[in-house]
Amino acid sequence: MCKDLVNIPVASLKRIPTYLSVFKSLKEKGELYVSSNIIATLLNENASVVKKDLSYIISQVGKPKVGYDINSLIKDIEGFLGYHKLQDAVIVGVGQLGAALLNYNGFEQYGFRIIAGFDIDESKINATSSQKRVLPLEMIKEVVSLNKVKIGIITTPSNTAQQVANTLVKAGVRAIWNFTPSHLEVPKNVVVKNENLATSLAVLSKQLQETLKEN
Amino acid sequence: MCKDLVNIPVASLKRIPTYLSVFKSLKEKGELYVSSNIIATLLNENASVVKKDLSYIISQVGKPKVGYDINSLIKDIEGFLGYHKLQDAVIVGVGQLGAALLNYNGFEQYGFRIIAGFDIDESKINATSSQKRVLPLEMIKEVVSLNKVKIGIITTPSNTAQQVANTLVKAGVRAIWNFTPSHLEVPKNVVVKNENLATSLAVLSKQLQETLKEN
DNA sequence: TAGATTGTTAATCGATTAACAATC
DNA sequence: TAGATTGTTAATCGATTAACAATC
Repeated sequence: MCKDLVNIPVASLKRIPTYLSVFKSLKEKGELYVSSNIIATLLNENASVVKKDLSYIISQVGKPKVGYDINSLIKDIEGFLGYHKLQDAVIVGVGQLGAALLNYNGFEQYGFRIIAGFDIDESKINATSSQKRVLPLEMIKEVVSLNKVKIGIITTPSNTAQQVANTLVKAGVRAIWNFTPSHLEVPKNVVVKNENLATSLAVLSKQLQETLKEN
Repeated sequence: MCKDLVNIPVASLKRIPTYLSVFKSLKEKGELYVSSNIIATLLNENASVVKKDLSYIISQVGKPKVGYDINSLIKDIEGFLGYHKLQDAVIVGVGQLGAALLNYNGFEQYGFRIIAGFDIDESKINATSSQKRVLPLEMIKEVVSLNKVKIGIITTPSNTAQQVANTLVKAGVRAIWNFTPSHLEVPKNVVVKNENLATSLAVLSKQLQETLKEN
């Protein structure tokens, strides 16, 4: 079977960026090779899962008794995740969180660039505080289709999220990064990634309660 | 077996906040009862998983032919997630993201309040732009132990995250919400929730690539 | 009553873990 | 060579889904 046709499971995919950061810090320390066992120990994981995860993306096999070539691993992961070719995105809703994401330039290292923000609030449009353009909602269609933008980020209040999603999809967006707690209804060929802070908090505080009970 | 002793699986726990937002919007529409089937349809899930999830938290059983009492569900979930008793938290690293989280008051509806921020940068300390106090790093120990703070949020640059985590844990924090891409090493009785935007982006852009390929 | 819906059990599915021959 | 580590297969585990008797 052709390797490209085997899809990596989401569970594995989620671990890949973590591996990258470990490999980079090992490289900084001057290491040239790393074994699945060391990776697993550093990340509190199982060596089998590491070996399987890496098998999805490596271009050269690991060496028995030596491990994997760190430089090669880094190159493979960056290529796999597309960190070298910048993808354009837009963000809708330039409130506190939206403005922080809009003006955060760290995304470029993840192959990802926010080219403009949109807001309904006149006072935020072209506000001097932000280095990037903030435009009125009416211009979403134009900017997205003109620049062939495929990724939209939603940081509006929850009750307008669905409407914004509809607008983005109509304009040609195919992936939505949703920071509102709303569930979004989208066509089958559009992907949604929910970044639900309420969910994270629920998990964190439940686990906190449990650990406090134990000790 | 006593219900309280059966731990809810993390997969279920993650869905609970989503149910809550659906129930609230159904309530606003004037609905009194909802069936597992309707919930499942609204959230693109399976009715069995809904019934099982709810069974972990409901105080009164659903009625055959009618469904679950929405008001009761809302009360149960809010109680289960502890949305009524405010937990104090501190945040370390008041950059763009940190400042946005620090001054975001929406967390209080999730039973969660950030009482102070800490930063190494003198210019950010007690900056007028923020409504909440920003203090120097040296005061972490004092503020955390004095207020018995159990939750710490880390929004520093990646390379200081481990050090900050150590400081927080030493001061008495038992749960860490980590917004840096670094893997944190903590004692067994401390829980960590990673909010890794690089991971989310990786998942989103891979799925985008796949959906673009198909169509 | 008939039929819709619950709560729960059994079957299925997929991911994780363990085991081991192949390799250097 | 002996032993460490790979890549992969088999066993285990847990979560999801389907099925169905009990209920109103």
